[in-house]
Amino acid sequence: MKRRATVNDVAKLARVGGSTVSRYLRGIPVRPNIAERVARAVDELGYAPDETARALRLGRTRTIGMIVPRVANPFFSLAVQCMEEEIQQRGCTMILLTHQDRMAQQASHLATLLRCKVDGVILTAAPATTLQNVRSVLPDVPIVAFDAFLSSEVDSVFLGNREAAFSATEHLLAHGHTQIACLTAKEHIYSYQQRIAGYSDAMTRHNLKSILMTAPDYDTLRSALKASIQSNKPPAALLALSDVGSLNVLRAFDELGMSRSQYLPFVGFDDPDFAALIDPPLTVIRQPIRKMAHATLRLLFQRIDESAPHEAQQMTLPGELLCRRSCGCA
Amino acid sequence: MKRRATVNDVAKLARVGGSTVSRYLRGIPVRPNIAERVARAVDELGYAPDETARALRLGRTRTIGMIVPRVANPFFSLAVQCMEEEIQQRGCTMILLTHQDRMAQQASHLATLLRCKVDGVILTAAPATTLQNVRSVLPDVPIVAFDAFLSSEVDSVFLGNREAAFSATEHLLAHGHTQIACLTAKEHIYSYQQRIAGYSDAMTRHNLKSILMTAPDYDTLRSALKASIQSNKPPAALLALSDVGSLNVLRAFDELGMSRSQYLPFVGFDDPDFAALIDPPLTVIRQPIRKMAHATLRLLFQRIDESAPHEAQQMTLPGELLCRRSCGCA
DNA sequence: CTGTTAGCGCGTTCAA
DNA sequence: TTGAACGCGCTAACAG
Repeated sequence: MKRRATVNDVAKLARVGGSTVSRYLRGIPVRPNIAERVARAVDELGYAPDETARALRLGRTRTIGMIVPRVANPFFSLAVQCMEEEIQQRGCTMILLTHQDRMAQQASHLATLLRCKVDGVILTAAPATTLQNVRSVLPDVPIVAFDAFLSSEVDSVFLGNREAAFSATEHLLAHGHTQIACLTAKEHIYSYQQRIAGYSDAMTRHNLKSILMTAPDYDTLRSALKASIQSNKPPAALLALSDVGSLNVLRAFDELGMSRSQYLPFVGFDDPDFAALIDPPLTVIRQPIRKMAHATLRLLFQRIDESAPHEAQQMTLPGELLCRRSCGCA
Repeated sequence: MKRRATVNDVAKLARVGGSTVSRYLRGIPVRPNIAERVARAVDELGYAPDETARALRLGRTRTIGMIVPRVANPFFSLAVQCMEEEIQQRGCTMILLTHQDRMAQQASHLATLLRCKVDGVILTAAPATTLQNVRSVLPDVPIVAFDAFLSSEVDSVFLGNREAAFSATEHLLAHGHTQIACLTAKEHIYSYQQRIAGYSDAMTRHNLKSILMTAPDYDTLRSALKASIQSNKPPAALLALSDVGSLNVLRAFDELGMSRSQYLPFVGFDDPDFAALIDPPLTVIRQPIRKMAHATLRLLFQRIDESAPHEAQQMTLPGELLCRRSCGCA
């Protein structure tokens, strides 16, 4: 096992000074014949700069930290995928951390990112996180909030949750249903709160009372839904606020032994692979995840380059109602 | 924006030498009253060691690189999730890179991991990758191959693909079917080749001819499947070699306008969330992903600690046949 | 057990 | 334009 080559090894072989090698590699003009010699030496030794040394010297690491609740979930796995592609494309690498909605873990991750001196952070914060929580650990690192509100003082990218839920509800209303229930576990999550607000907006607009079903976890939610369906005043249609929510609605129908014709009309969120393939095909609000990832990184790199305006930017991208059949459309 | 505190700042405040601070932080015994002073100074300055400096000094980064084809896929997203949890738990951080089955991108990623001086690599190699390809870039970094064969000279963790496909096929055979077709796109992927072998083993054992349907991509595969179903000699049952494969089988049925009762019996691989919820519930080979992740990291850290035997270890974990109804079971 | 010193590999002064 | 010397923050070696 031989040591990796360093700038000085290259310099010696090319019979030049170390700083000349450094300059050559960074594209700063050097005399042509010297450039030639350096190039050959680099090639011969298989030299590649050591990022750890460069990081120490420059104080920048070309590394972006991403903290999300989890990745085993269609929404986040696609988001992570898109982010990774773009980060890569910009010559950086991504450190991925998951907090599982636990603030303690999130705090520990932020500390890790501080020690690793990441150049920027993409954060889907755990519920109840304040800017104070984050800034007390990471005072001066560019941050973009993704999918979860953190503060109006940081750049943020979201789906237009409220409007999306509003239009989904309006769609169900247009089918003539009035007893529309809105279901979610994890009601403390920002995006879901916004979606609940949008649902309520639509119900209120039609002088209808909101029927909100929430629970601490999906198993409990499913039980509540089943009980409600079997009660003497069952809902006529359902709005599920996430892909996992939709799955649990289906599972509830299944566990009640309902046939396809007995299924309640419903609309979900997100557009996982299976949505179009099950029976009935799911009508959903599709999030423009790729665009959201792109926007997030644009904001983040603007901060890193210091080419951003001082005030924080909040970007909201519209969801798209993908009308299939679960809502009742033919 | 004030500078982050360094060891020397702490040392000065605690009126001790820098190395004493370093030792205290690393758990090496120091005199109690000194420890006390250092602890207070650390606390007061909010000191946290700079990993980039430590990395340069030690040559180790406490960073693990993971390269997978993609993460927007139920199998890999869960694998990444499990790996991340364990890596975190061992006090390291994960760099995540995706190669999308492209060797050029994989090579570039390997180079990135070299420059970043990761302590270890988990690699799901792109098809046709040789050990030579990898080692020419990363000569001396511990590597574990996960889910894709690389070489018998590196530690590896796989599903028992061949046995799993064998038992899935046997199950379909036990239902009395003989014209069992095996479907996959991406037949060049190692795991799929193994599964094909297992399928063939079972068919051969019953003196039946294998019916292999492959295609360069899933859209083409789906077309071929539809044509085959509509031909005058349609298959009687299907074995899909991945979750995406199962999805495409369902989609083919759907696109042909087949009713549930016309669905061909079939068995898939992987156990995505929707598998149990669709109609019919999917019978699948479930991979023990969490255990596979655990095994992978155990092997990797054994290499990193140099507590591993010299020769490479190949671990194979058994899949589990989750019998639901799509196979024809009541 | 403690403090001083050197050097990991790089980029960046500052003379020449 | 070039090369020698310095220092980023840390830990290991050494002398006290």
